[in-house]
Amino acid sequence: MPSSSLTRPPETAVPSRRERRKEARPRELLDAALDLFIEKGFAATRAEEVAKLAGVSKGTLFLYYSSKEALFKAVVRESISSRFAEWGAELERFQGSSPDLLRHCVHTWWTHIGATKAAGISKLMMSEARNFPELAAFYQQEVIQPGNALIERVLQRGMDRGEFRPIDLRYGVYVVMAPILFLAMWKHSWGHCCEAPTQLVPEDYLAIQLDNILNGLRVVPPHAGGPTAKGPESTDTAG
Amino acid sequence: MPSSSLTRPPETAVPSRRERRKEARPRELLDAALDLFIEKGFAATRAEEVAKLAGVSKGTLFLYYSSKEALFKAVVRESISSRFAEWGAELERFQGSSPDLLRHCVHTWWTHIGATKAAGISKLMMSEARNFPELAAFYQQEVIQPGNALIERVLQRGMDRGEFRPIDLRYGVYVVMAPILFLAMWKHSWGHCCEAPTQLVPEDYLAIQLDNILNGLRVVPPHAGGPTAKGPESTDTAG
DNA sequence: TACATTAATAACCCATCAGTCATTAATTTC
DNA sequence: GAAATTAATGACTGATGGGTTATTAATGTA
Repeated sequence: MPSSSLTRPPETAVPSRRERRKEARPRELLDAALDLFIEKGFAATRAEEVAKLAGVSKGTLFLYYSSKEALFKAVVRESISSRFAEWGAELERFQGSSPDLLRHCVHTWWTHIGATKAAGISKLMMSEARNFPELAAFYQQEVIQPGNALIERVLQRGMDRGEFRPIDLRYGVYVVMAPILFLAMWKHSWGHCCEAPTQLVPEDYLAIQLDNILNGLRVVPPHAGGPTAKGPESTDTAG
Repeated sequence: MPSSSLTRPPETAVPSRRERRKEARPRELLDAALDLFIEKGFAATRAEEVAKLAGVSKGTLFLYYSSKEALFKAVVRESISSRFAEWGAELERFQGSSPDLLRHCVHTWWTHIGATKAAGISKLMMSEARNFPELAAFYQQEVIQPGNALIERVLQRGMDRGEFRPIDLRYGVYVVMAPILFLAMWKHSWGHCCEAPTQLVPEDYLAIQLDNILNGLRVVPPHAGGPTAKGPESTDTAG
């Protein structure tokens, strides 16, 4: 699937070397930037390479985005931030059980983020947050907070309806997020490296994780003679 | 806070500017390198800075380690690889239940890796594997494969003894690893960034994750009318 | 004290890269 | 079609950083 259809000018006219296409540049630059940021990360992506992939010179890139950081922010806004409003509404409308809702959320995340280039952004931010505090703050506010809020609502709904056992929300969010974000990390690190670094089929991985999460979130059966000795809200791990 | 006790020469003698301390250099350089690799990552760590922190010149660094990659490999070997043999033996000796064993493993990981600088290496490798294929292959072989093998043994033990429900080993490993590695990632990315990026108390996080994992791994009660609809482990669980 | 050995240094080389700016050419206006 | 406007260029700057090497000085030996 060559994405060139979007990033390359139409080949109808003379391929003059200096086309003026003010309208098309931003999108082309964002597409190119997304590809390269995901492949190499923020720091290791060269502005000139982005420009080249978008079919312009480096100077032109800085004509549209004042800096590499500005370019990155634009990429994040377009590929992730914009979706949260829609997801929130969808969550509101959902009628089924909470386990089904959680399944639905994970599935939606997978089809719209996890399986797409956007997942690479999550990995990138985790990787480079510490070296780029301003980008980190931006991402925190633009993505992490809205995302956490969504998951919290799902868990709260499940507890309110007696479908999930009581769990500290602040940490419950991570019961769901950790396996999901780990997949994004994995796909974009080891998934692209060494030969067969333990084959991970994302759909199978998610199915098994979801299964275990939901099994774990079920209301503890009365005869609870199993491994869970102390309540999950207890603050100390091993006394 | 100042780790200088190890990295600085004793202040007894005249602080001559050109001391010959061949024996002490490697350890001092490794300590300095570990600190900086963790703080900034591999690519962003400057050889000269490592040298400076170790109290030598850049030239001296390359006298002991032929390149930045060689330096990194040495750091990994010293801070992680060396532990696996001991852990394997410990696992063999363990007498209690498998849930307790898993708790013990997670606790050990936390005290020896997660809570120490070594956790930063896991984060670093996930972050930069794609940009440094040779380091990735090295780490895969030196850390990931032995680590996975340990977890697999624990899960297999639990299934053999009827304490864990059947689960595909290849993915079961990640049911355990994902939340743990996610913590390492988090601690060394958002944990050091923005103010209060959702406070994560590691011990609480681990306790809750462990609880949910173990609850999820319990043998499914007979009336299984819960959320688990289709069994992803339907293929074969333990060849 | 003279000489050999080698740990350590600091200046150096060369490549890289974000961002700038004077120049060029496509398009519009009259 | 000439003048005005502005999209686009690419050479340039200044800073950085991995790795090298000629030089220096600490130590051992006589």
